[in-house]
Amino acid sequence: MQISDAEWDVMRVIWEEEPKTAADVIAALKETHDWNHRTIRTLLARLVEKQALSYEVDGTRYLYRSAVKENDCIQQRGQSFAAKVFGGDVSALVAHFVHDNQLTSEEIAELSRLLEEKSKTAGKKTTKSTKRGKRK
Amino acid sequence: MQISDAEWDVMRVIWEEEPKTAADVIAALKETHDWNHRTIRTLLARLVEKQALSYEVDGTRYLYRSAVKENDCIQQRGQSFAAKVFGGDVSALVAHFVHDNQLTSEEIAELSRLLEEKSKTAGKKTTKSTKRGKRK
DNA sequence: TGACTTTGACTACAACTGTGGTACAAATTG
DNA sequence: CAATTTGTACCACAGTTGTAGTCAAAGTCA
Repeated sequence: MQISDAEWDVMRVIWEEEPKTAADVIAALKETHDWNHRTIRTLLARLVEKQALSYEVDGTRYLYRSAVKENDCIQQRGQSFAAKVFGGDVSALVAHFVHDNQLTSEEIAELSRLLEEKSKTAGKKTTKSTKRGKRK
Repeated sequence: MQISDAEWDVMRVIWEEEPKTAADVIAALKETHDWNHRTIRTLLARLVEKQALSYEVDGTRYLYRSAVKENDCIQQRGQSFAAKVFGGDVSALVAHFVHDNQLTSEEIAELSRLLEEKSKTAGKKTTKSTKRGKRK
């Protein structure tokens, strides 16, 4: 099941530090969002229903914990973004973001290093085209 | 106004070659989607309503053209994806995709070249933190 | 103790989405 | 010409999402 945009923001504060009570989450989101606490409670409930969060009863309230890993979710969202917008062509995706954004020289250096390292395990040119939809 | 996922697939075939009749779009999508032609016509209508497409009457049918540029849309979607998932940290985003995907050595070389070129216009380290939400 | 607060459970509700059906006119074809 | 196909316009309908409100139980404070 999919985590929606608003829900995603809730997940982020939970991933940041677990467990959290609803009040904690509401406090954390106060800074960045202008949401009614009801809204946040609804989102929490939906996330539990979607099994993205679990909770443990603590007296009168709940202690929420993530039930899905942040990395897995980022992986999945990234995957579907890449598929939808770049037809799965990750290289084109990366090129787009590098091209279209300001990066500090430190960041560039870091990314170059990453690429360098990556090249050690890189495959050769794709012989049989297993990738789909490369632009013509 | 936002272009939804299904609508996006329609936009892609239009961007590929314009103008197109509804029948053209339906034919193009036949390959990749198992959509009823009604569905596609609805999507076309919605895109016109959202002003992502325009059309010109051609006898009894419509010739659809994009009314928004592909690059702009990709830019916008990329932007909001980066903001939502990586808190706007493009460098982290790029690192994620490079890290998490298989790339051919050609692609790596190409990206390295891009970074190299980019470094010419790169700023120095961000002194005043104008970027938001870098992970702690 | 009685008023107010907090919390979770349940309800609401409109916009957006995915998916497709109906109605009706124009074009095509046997 | 009648039947069928093709095309657009309009309608439907359930699930998701953003954004809360209501209710009732439990907790808190004067």
